[in-house]
Amino acid sequence: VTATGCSRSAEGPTASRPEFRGRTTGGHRVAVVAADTVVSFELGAVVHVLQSAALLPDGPRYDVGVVGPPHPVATSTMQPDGGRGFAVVPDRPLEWAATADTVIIPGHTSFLAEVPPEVAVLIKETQERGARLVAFGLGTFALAAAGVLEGRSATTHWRWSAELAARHPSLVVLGDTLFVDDGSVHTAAGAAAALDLILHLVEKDRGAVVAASIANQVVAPPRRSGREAQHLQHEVPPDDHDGLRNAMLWAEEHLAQNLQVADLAAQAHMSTRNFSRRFRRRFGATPIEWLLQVRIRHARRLLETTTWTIERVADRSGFRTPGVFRHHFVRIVDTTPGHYRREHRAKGRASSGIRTRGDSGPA
DNA sequence: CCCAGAGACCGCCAAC
DNA sequence: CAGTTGGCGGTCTCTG
Repeated sequence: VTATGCSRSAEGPTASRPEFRGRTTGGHRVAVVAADTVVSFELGAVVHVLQSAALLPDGPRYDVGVVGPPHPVATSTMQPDGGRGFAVVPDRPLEWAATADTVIIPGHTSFLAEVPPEVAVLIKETQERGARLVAFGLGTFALAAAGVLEGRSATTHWRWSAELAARHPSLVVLGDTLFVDDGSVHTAAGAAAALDLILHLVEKDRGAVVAASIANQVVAPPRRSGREAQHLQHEVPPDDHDGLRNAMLWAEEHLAQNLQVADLAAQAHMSTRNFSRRFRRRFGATPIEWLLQVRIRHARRLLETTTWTIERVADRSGFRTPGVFRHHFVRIVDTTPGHYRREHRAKGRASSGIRTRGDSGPA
């Protein structure tokens, strides 16, 4: 067991930092709950983003505390037997959350089985005193279990949305959205969508300009709205009761062909217009955007696992010329096909960090 | 990197 | 009446 404590700056008189002139009104208090099995990515992302805000000139001051027991708690990176991964040490007691302006419940893998009673109590009390409640991924299960989502809309990771809806029939589960802002209760799909929700909350607090600056500060992608679908997580939706799934499966089997949107629409027994519209509404992407992603993913596999020429990989992935292939590959993967292949080959060899520029076509 | 033609996208609107 | 569908056409994006 390697329990690496995440120490942090003492919380005492931190107010006297002359570099940034935050507003003199007391910082907005944010309590982030960390118990055993906390999803480290979500915990780290929210703390990092909110603390980054203070680095901006006139950036909002968030007083962020990780609340929990005074000893290391296992993160989701650790195996049940404690073999690998790392732990974190909460820096404030759970009671500190009782006075926080915002209480955040990151996902905990154990929440599927049970929610610790003290966490459920905290959630309930937070709602009763009117403070802001936020949950990521499996954290939504804790909110639901605490009974604060009755009749509300919420989201969770797509893998668990059906389970959530089954357990809580009165809850409107928006399974395909990145995050949901339902007044004082906010839920996100988890993982990267947690970042989107945090930026959304900062935008509500301090405006779009500040939120954009923070996104820039943490090198986050351009902001996504909550309505955007989680689609890129999975290539084809598990089930959808309409023709979209059939069309997508069909397209994946015929990637090498010259597919047009009208062909996909025909597979779905819809007009092109309606297919595009439904596709966009459900997945937040256009059919061609999705198809390009699938084609590039396929091409990457071929580059990794075959010695085919670039031209052949392009052809088998549905790109009619190597030039078009290269264009989209660079746009999406941010490197050239040839370079990508060499990087991948270089794995395990000594030449790790050296990059050569200026490759082209079939080597 | 540029260009022109083809194809895709999407707001609009009438029909259901 | 509210929601869905599909054609039209202006504009954007992709292709070669």
